[in-house]
Amino acid sequence: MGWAVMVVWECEIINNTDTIVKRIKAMLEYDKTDPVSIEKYAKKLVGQTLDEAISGTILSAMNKEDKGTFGHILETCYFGINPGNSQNPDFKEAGVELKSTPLKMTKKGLVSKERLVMNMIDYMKLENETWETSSFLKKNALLLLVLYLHEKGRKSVLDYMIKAVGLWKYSAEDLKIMRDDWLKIQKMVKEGKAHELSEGDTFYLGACRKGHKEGPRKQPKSEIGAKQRAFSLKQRYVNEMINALLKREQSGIPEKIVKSVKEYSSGQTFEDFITSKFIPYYGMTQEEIACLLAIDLNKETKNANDIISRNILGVKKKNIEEFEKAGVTMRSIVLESTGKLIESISFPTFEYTELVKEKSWESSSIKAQYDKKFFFVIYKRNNKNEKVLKKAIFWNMPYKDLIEAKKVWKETILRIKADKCDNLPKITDNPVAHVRPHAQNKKDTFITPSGKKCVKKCFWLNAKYIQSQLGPI
DNA sequence: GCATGATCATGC
DNA sequence: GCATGATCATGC
Repeated sequence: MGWAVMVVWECEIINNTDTIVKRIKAMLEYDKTDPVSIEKYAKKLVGQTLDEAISGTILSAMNKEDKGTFGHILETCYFGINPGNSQNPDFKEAGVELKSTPLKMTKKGLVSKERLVMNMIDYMKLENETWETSSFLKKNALLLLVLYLHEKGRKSVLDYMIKAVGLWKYSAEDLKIMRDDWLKIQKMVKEGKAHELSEGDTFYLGACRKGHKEGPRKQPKSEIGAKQRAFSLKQRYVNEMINALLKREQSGIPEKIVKSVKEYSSGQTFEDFITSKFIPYYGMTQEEIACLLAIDLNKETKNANDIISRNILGVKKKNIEEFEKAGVTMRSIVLESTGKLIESISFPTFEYTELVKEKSWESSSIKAQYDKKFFFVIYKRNNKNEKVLKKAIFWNMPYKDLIEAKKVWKETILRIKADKCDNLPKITDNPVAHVRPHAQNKKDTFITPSGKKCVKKCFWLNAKYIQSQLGPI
């Protein structure tokens, strides 16, 4: 009943039973002795603001402008812990220290807004510590990072969007550098030079100023008072952590469509199952589907096709496990109101210099692409120009058509070698495939074997050919 | 109407 | 900054 007592402590912040019930519930949702369980629970924060995450807990008693408030609210209201100023990690049994830190948006993407301040340096104690038993490592060996986007317009920390969450364990290589940093700081303190410490002394681990009101602190071997400092992870290092974490977040583990085999009805194959998900929406416009699935599709949304397909499949992530494993490529196809397909289907651009090196069709990059199974989500425009879902089908290229496509590949290589990058197989040259530009603009080029610049191009499957493969719509 | 070239929007 | 999926623009 330890937490019952704690709940009482928090009464100044949390003052209704509803909230207390939520708090207790939160604490039962994870195992606070297990880092993995803590991380799993913490991951639910991603994509939410703190306000949403704690579902409207009353916090009026708190001064939201206080520094460190984000972390405090997170600890008390989301995790239901109250570690205070302990020398132990916040989740003591799991050895996990909770660290939240703001990000800012720059042209290069998300970066750390500031260094990550860790535990205070006690100069007198530091003198006699070793790195392995240091107060720094004791508290900060395993971090749970909660990264949120700091936006100027947002008034309250409750409104910041949480972008990424994850456990952080330093690599052995990092630890070596951090150890050297730590020893350097310790050495200066031992020599009575604590007042000369500066952040420029070290690489990953810094001794940053912390607290301005508090007076100078005592240091060994010197009568001079030293400014109060804390260990910190430098901004550059924090940026590395952020990159790694955001990458983990995005690529992450692919998401499954079928969560359990129980979802299949008897005799149903995977193909049947996927297709059956789309059937209820046949005949509906994208707007109608969006409405049914409660998707916010405004008219400016350009990736509506993709969003709708994903929602029908019930996946949020970019990577769909089954499709990845099976090499399925999901593509949307939009027919004109007349039923005609205008647009050909593009593939990744090739580098002229790489393409000419390809030894055989079998090992070529484009053959691997053509060989995949395709999942076509087919729309037809109605007389109001709205896209109406007609059908969703799996398709793969028949062998005889691959042979045609091979000719295009072969001819393309021959022409590149003959320095004719501007004259590659046209749509009229072959019934199945052709080559055409695919670039940002005409300045977006690759170098040709002869050293010229030529706009980026790729193989395309002819619209007419694809249409012939779709069957009646 | 179609071939061909060009570029856009988005997300990584 | 660029790959990717998608779509637009132009001229014959």
